[in-house]
Amino acid sequence: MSQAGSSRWSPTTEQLMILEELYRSGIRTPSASQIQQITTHLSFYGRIEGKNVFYWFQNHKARDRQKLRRKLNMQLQLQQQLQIQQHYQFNHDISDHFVGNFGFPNCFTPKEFSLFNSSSLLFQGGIANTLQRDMNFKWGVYNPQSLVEKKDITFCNNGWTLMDANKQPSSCCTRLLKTLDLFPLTTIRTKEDCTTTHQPSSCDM
Amino acid sequence: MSQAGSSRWSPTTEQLMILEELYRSGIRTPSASQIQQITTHLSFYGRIEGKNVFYWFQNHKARDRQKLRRKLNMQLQLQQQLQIQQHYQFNHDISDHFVGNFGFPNCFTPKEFSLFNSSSLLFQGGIANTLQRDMNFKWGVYNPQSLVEKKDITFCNNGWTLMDANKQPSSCCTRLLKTLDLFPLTTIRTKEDCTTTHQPSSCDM
DNA sequence: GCAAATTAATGATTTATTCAAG
DNA sequence: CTTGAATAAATCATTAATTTGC
Repeated sequence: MSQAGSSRWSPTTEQLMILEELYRSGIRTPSASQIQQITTHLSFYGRIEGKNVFYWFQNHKARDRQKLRRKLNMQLQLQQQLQIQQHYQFNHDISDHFVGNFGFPNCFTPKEFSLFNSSSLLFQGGIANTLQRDMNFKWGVYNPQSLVEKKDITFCNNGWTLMDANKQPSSCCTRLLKTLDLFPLTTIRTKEDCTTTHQPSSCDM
Repeated sequence: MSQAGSSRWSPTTEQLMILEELYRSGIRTPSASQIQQITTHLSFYGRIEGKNVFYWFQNHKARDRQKLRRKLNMQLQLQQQLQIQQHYQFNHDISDHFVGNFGFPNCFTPKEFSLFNSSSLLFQGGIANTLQRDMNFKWGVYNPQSLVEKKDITFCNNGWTLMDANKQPSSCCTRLLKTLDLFPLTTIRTKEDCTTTHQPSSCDM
């Protein structure tokens, strides 16, 4: 089932290569017209829709950030653990040479020292997370193109549409759906705050 | 400036009333066709676009949840403080009648007890927040209608479009933009992880 | 009363999280 | 496990309420 009745798009190798190339070249949040162009171009290599392109960039950007974040976290942790080990080693060396704590009443023994630092490690981890979170707000790579054109995208009559000159897009498909009576004449008040809950579903993983 | 050159939509009283009525009647995440109908209907009462309707429901739902959340938190805190006060009163009463701590070495005096519990309150607050956050993941109210129809919305050629029968929407506006060379013939590798930062640019509109 | 200054609401975007196909 | 798809949360940005000093 390469293309047939698959429920979700899966990019061909060519498409993926091009998308990645575009990503590397700096595109992060393509504008509607960019998406249009990319889609048109990529449709040469297989079935593809604009929303696929849209989602691809969104996910790729997010997962890139995520990856970098994890890498930084990992480095930080390793760095801190190394520091602790060095401190520990230092104290251990000292206690090897000098039995006791030099007579100072508040001086830690190596074991206590280690414990003390592992909790401070947690604390520092918290700070690191916060910092990193703030960094996120600056990581976003904005495409000036998209900034300018964002306002031109609008979700009108038939869905999201590019509004170029004609502010009112031609309604090329105005069939009325019978699915729901959106504007009933009578006002049916249900339970004020609707609580239709999400089916839990076997949440494995 | 009721309608003139304002950069963002502000709903008329009529529009707001209708939107709230629809919300009360259970609509939370309207499908593309629902949005289309609502927009058409509301455009009778003033300028409005589909995306306004889309965002309105999104925001309204989110802020409803938020409100409920805060209410629950408030109740929980009050409940806990009441509990603590009761405990405190209990200990106070006891210490009124029985001076000392019954000879038990680890028994708190009323003041200590109060301090102890105020820190445990903080701790419990933390737990409450976590629980509440997890609860959020189940609070989502899903509109079965939208679930079915979501797949029909797609961001294609001219932006988001409803895909009904014609899988390839008629390209009614395929002008090529000169703004960016999306597919350069030469492969310019920048810095692997591109950090094209946001052009400040006088982003007025 | 009535603007300038603050603050609260809320429209619009972006980012994070989750679900689920393959 | 990876990743396309979708939703929820967080955030930004502008407008409306409200306050304040005159």
